[in-house]
Amino acid sequence: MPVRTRFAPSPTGYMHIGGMRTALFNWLWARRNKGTFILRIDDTDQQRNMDEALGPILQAFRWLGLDWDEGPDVGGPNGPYFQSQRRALYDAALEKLLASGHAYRDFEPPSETQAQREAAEKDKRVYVSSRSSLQLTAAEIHMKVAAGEPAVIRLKVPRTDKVIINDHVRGTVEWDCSLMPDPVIARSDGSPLYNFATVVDDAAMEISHVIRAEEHLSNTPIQVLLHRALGNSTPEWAHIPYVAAPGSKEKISKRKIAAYRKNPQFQKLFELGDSVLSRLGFDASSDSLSPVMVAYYQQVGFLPAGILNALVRIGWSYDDQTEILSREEMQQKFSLERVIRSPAGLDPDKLISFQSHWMSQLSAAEKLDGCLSFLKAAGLIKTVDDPETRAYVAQVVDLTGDRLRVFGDIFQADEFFVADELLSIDAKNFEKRVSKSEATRQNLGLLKIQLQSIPEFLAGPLHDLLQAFTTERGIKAGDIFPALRLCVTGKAQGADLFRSLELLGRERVIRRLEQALSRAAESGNAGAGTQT
RNA sequence: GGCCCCAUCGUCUAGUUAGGUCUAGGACAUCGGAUUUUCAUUCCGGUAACAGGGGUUCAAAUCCCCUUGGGGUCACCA
Repeated sequence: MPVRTRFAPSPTGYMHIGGMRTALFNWLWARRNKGTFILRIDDTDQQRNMDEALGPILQAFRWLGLDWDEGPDVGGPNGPYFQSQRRALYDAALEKLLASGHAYRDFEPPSETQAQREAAEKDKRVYVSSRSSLQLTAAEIHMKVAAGEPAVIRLKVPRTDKVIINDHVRGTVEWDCSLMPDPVIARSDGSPLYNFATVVDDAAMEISHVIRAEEHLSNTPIQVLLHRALGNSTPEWAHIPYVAAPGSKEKISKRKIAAYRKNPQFQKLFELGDSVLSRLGFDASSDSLSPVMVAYYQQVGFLPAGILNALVRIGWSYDDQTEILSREEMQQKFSLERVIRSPAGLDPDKLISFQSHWMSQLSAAEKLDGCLSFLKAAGLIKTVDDPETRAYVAQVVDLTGDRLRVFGDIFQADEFFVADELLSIDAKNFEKRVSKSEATRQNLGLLKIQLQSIPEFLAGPLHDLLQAFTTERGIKAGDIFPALRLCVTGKAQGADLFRSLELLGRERVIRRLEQALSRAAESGNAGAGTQT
């Protein structure tokens, strides 16, 4: 039997990271088995603006390279792929169920049903539907329908049955139907409910494996019963653990971002994200873009390979060694049998580690392209096409080396792009290593003169000059190197000092040195005056 | 609360289906040390777990039962 899997997102305006993991497993299972992966849009709640709501979801799939064989844009033989356009199918299935007696019109007022439910709860009894409408004669029903009396349609649960499934990840799970209320499958306006539409569509699209998060496990008996009532064969089930918040067993949720910000395990990611996003003009404190959304990672400059690798390892492993997997390797190694049962937290640290690895695999040209677009977006360069700019950025990227974990990290090398007078200075370290020491300021002054006259402003000769300078002045490297770095880059640490100097060039180095020296003189004098 | 699911280092996990080779392996994080002018990288090393209690067995992380803990779900949402 051909493998056909589906992912059925609701158009919510963003792609949830946990949903993406579910989609990935579906995609992987289909690809692994040379099957078909279907995208079906669950838009039974009418959406006002479909482009806005669905766009980011399709965008996330495209970014990660998860292609779908049937669905929006590409179409397919089982369309339409929007549930809002499949009403006729649901209506027909509803008629069939009503005619066969598997479903019934329930005229009981919602308030009455609610009251029964509460009464049962109060008495600690299991609540099951009263089925009062089943007492009605055919004529009475006909009259009520003709009179337009509102009624929902419920599936008549066979109370003596049991539902037993053999789940690919959970094994045998069973439910006792005598404990189940009759589920509503269509609203009083005739529109289908999730459980019902899903079953009709899964059958029509011949879905072979329903791979979804564990939170849907409790929907399964209803869906099995619906399939039976409709005379369908049931698909195979695989309820994978949902993605939990870091360090917890709770489902990761968009509404809990504020709490995640305080979570130490999320620390590094938020720091990284905030610093990159603020450069890009996003309001970092706003929740419009958060680590719960796939788009967040793209904006911060993660690679699809890094995200995919992190996602596939949440709740699944190949063996006791394999951590790094390319998309191709996952495709060939993935199996439902090795999906773990317990919920697993997204580990931001590990995500960053995977990301660093995949970044290190990129060619210089690929890194350059990524960085160029980030620099452009932040306004640090004017164009990405200019050959001179490209050559310069290429050198910065090369110099940055493995400090570049995400493309957004290129902003940490902003000293190579800002005007001298706009250079931001690490005030605390500047004070400590430059302003405070009279001797260092003097040495820096002398060094400036030597730098002005060095014949070749290149890393090698610069290194020799600094080395000679320290012996000549009888000082240690530590007395002058950090100070010099602070003056010309504004930072206490960074890439190779001499290559940095070379890249910046004599002019900028001298100007920044002068600028720093006068700043140090000012604060040095002020500091001396107020010292007690 | 009912129903259902889950339980190995801080985290992600291997080991559980076929009990012994597990004084429990790997990765990330962390802590040391080496390399490096700084940072990062790289390399070496360390700390660190079978939730608890009963069984079954020559032998249990693995099988059974109970307890505890965690979570999901209980709509005319998806």
